Amino acid sequence: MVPNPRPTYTVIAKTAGVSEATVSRVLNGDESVHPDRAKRVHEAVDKLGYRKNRVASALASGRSGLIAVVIDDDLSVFSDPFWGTVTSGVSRILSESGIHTVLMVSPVGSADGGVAHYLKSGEVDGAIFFVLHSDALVNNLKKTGLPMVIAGTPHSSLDIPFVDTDNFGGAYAATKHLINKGCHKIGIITGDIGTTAAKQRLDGYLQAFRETGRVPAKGLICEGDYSLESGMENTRKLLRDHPDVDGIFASNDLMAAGAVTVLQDMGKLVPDDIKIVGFDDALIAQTTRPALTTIRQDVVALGEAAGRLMISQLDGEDVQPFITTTELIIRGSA
Amino acid sequence: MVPNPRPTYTVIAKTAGVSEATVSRVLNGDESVHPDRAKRVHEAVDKLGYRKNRVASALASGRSGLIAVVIDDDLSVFSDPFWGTVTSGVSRILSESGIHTVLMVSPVGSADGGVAHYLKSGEVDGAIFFVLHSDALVNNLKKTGLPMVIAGTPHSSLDIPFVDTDNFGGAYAATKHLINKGCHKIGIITGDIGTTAAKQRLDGYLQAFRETGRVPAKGLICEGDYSLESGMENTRKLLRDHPDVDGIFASNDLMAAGAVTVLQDMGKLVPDDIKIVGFDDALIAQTTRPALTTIRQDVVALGEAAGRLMISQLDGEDVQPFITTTELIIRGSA
DNA sequence: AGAAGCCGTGAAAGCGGTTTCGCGGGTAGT
DNA sequence: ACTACCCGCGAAACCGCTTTCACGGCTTCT
Repeated sequence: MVPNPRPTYTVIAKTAGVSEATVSRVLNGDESVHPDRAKRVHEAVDKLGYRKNRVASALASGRSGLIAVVIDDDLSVFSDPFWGTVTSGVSRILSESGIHTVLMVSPVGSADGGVAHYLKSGEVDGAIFFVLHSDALVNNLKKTGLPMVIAGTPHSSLDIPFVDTDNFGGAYAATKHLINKGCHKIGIITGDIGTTAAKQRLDGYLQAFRETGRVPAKGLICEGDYSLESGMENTRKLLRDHPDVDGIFASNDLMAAGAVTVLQDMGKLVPDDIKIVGFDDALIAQTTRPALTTIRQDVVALGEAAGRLMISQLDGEDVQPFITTTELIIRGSA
Repeated sequence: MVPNPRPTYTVIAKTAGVSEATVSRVLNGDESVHPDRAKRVHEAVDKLGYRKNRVASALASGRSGLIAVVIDDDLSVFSDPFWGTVTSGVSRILSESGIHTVLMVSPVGSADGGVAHYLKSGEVDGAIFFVLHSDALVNNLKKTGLPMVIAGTPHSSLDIPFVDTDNFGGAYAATKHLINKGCHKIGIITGDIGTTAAKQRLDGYLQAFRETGRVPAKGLICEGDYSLESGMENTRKLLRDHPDVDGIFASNDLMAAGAVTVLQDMGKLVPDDIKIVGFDDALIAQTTRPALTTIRQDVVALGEAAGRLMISQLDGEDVQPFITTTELIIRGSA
């Protein structure tokens, strides 16, 4: 059926008049081949439209040209545009180096299990983790020497490169903004406190708070879980416990949106009665009325950084954690 | 370093006392092996913790166990939670069959180019396409016999299996709902008319409209592009041209949300003055005030269907296009 | 009873690259 | 001039699994 099956080294070698070994050297950038011969090989490659069989190459060399993006969770996480964006950033950077992205969406509870086996199987050259709920797997994998990058700050201080948003700084800026706007009693609705990001945002809030010389009253810190419902619920709770709250920092925009709707249903004016700052600068920040003042994070940069860190590791370079900066976006809510 | 390098067929064969060929047969489910021997092989596999090297397997068999998910666009599309959800649905179904998902986010303009080459290279066993802007690539690829699935109705009537939402039916139901609610002058804000989904939704609207015996006045049909801004802009235009509009069907929730905010900014009451219906039942449908009446599509099912269609093809079965049903979700906006 | 099929199995030839090893020739050291 | 190296290059082994081929032993048909 296929008129012209893909050529192999045998053919290239023959038409270039060299050995297959030389073809391999040329195609892998071995400098030691005489320029003339290299040229002949390149000509043959062009002429025959040769493309290397990556599978064969992977088998022989042990390098697959594939890196895994592991999302430690279920469907819901990936439906979050945040991770979609990060992933495409990763994918784009990697593909520039001829590396493809294998997607694995699965709870990665234990250090064993399917994903772990796969990663250990040598079928991928590295792994990038999103939304790690536990460090068990990466800790275990570290021993295998598999290059890894973690998106988000790890729980324990692993010696594994990671990329993250400046959660602390962003939360600090958000809280500071509320203070500057004259808020005196500022509540926070945290994210899922099992995540390091949520903790860091809480810390940023606390830091800004402390600098005012006060300590956050009990009950001003509400533990949410990043969902719309938790934003609404915690806002109600906050106002019940502290009717005089005049500012709320929500750890993401979704909860901030929840806060806005609840407050409006209660007859409170945003931002006149209560000011609200969110985090993410998600799309929803623009559709609430008033639109949300929020902390923008550079999601694409985050993904690209993760990709670059991986590439660097594959190249055997030393890598440093990478923290992207945040930006305060002022809209109507504060 | 590694104390126990992964065992190979050689080892399994030896400890099971059979030939490597038999090991291969057992591990690939060849029925013709005597049960006793098969049992011995399985025992050896368990005992040694053997896991097949997929790369070697791929090279020898020509089947890589990888399928590509190709998103014909740039970052922005993937930040849409819609595609993230579809992708994870695909990924989950495929992984149940031991197949992994390779993600490719890239404009697939021509029938040539990097993606095309990769797909032709035999490195993947199949390809699933999202957001196809043109049928050129798939048409070209069809000749190679590569199993393909298209998410979304293709532009031309290709003989390639696809999965899609019942866009027509959903739009029809949405428009019908507006009519039933007593709307007389109903506008539509379409999606990017370069996509078949947008066209089908427009058709559904037109059909419902026609059944009333009227024809949509010129200017009631506004061409949007699924973005928040286009929703806002077209709403303004709609009201400028037809101040007496009393219903709007927006082809997605984002534009519907834009419509709601614009109308409110203009001092119009939703749903009292103007009723609005969206499409998708995205998260944003719940966060607008009033919440959006919309057409829910089963996005996860769509992804899973795409995955299943692919599996079926790999198994050599005949496959039929798959259309998921929609559901009218009534909330406050209409 | 002999020819013809079948069946389960192992030996071995790939799949298409990569990499080690060693050879011949040229350069350098003494 | 002779030994010691270095360099570019080809032969061949090898990566780990799949698949063809053929063989010995049985059953079945004539």
